[in-house]
Amino acid sequence: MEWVYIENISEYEGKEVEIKGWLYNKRSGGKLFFLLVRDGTGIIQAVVVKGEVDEKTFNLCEELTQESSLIVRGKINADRRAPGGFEIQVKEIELVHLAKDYPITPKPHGITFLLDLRHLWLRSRKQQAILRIRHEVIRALRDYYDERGFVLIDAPIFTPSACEGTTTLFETQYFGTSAYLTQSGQLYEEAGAMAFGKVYCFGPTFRAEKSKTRRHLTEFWMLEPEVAYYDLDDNMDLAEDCISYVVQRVLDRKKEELKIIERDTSKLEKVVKPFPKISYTEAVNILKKNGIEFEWGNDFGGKDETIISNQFEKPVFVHRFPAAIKAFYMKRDPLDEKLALGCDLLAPEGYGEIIGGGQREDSLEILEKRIKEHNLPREAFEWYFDLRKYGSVPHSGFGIGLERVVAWICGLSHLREAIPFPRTIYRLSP
RNA sequence: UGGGGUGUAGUUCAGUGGCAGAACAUCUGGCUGUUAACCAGAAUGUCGGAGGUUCGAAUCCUCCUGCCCCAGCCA
Repeated sequence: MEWVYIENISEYEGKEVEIKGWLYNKRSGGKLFFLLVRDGTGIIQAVVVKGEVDEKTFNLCEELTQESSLIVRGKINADRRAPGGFEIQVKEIELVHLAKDYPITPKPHGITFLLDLRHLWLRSRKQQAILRIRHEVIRALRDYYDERGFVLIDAPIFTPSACEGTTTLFETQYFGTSAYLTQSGQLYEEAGAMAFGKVYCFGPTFRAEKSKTRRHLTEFWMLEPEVAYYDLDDNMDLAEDCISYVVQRVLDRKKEELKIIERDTSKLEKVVKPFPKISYTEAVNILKKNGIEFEWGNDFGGKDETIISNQFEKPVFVHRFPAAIKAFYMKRDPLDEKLALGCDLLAPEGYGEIIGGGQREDSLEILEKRIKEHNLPREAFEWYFDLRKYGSVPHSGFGIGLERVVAWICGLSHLREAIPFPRTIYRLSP
């Protein structure tokens, strides 16, 4: 008998097949059982009728517990009453392993309980839908850059010092000296862009900040493209093209999953380029118009970002920030020395910053000055200066926070469900 | 690091000074089309911990502790 996956079950109507999976839920009793069987690709209802199966199989149905692993053999029928439209008329069931007291019942649970059992929570329908969408976001991102001639140049995870010199790093021992877990691959991507023209990296990123909000993880994934000869406008064009591509691809390929998590997709359908682009100063005026007391020169808080993004149906770029609140490597606006050529992309619906980036400083003299101003150890940046010594060109790039994009597309209230095993300040397990 | 909230059965919660409760899960029995099935019955407790007030504390007080939410930092 052929072993098939539930996601392909419609191709097997009227045929006898074998499904290998786990018991998701069970209903009824007496002379009839409805078993909801999942195999990782979907859930199907298995119907067991006394007399149509041997006694051993029927008695087994009495014993079966939630998440027991089993192999079901029978005929696939279309039936309106079955969830999913198809069911399997059981001939025989083989028990693989009997689960005892599975802790996650098909009833509401608290977030602490579920996160402690994250290794089992992954089996639930909603978490599967979210993580499948995450997978599609990753595939879409990779396809996007791969199809446009970008070369994958992954940055190291162990770094000798801070990339940006601002945030708190995780320190670890490295053969008698200190090493730090990367907080950004950007400086390395700049080296890559000078070698390959268009590059990106995609890997885990670590921030030891003691953030305790729904928008932060200590370990998260970031994709960072970097392109030689790109200015700030080229950079924003690339970012908006990329984000609309990713969102439209998820809408196209993950309809079922979006339905399971009950996402209002009408809001995502509007996410097509071009996106609105406003300057920091214009953003400050929006805040003031909305009655917020905000001083030019400060950075936006979470609430400020929500007010700004709520003015638009699409993600919105905010560009040309005060240089004082941005990293040392950002190029200044030639029209106004106070401004840095940075750009953030704020997602709609209050999801905040999903992209941060900008044009990089390409002059050796200015960069040396900035390092000094920021009190950064010059030795650590010698190799970085080389990029400005040997054929320096204008260049730009940005970082996309994967979990923030996934949380936004899925409409999640917290980043921790957007990654298989979340790491936050108070959570290192499972 | 600040501000707020919370901790009671396996789980989700109710219980504001007088016998420790409900629902779901579990177990027993019933049901031939269930949709988080339903019906009847049973079992289930270090009320986060320590100390105090009281005839009597889950409940009031003090300290400790776990977790959740918000802010800051940022993707």
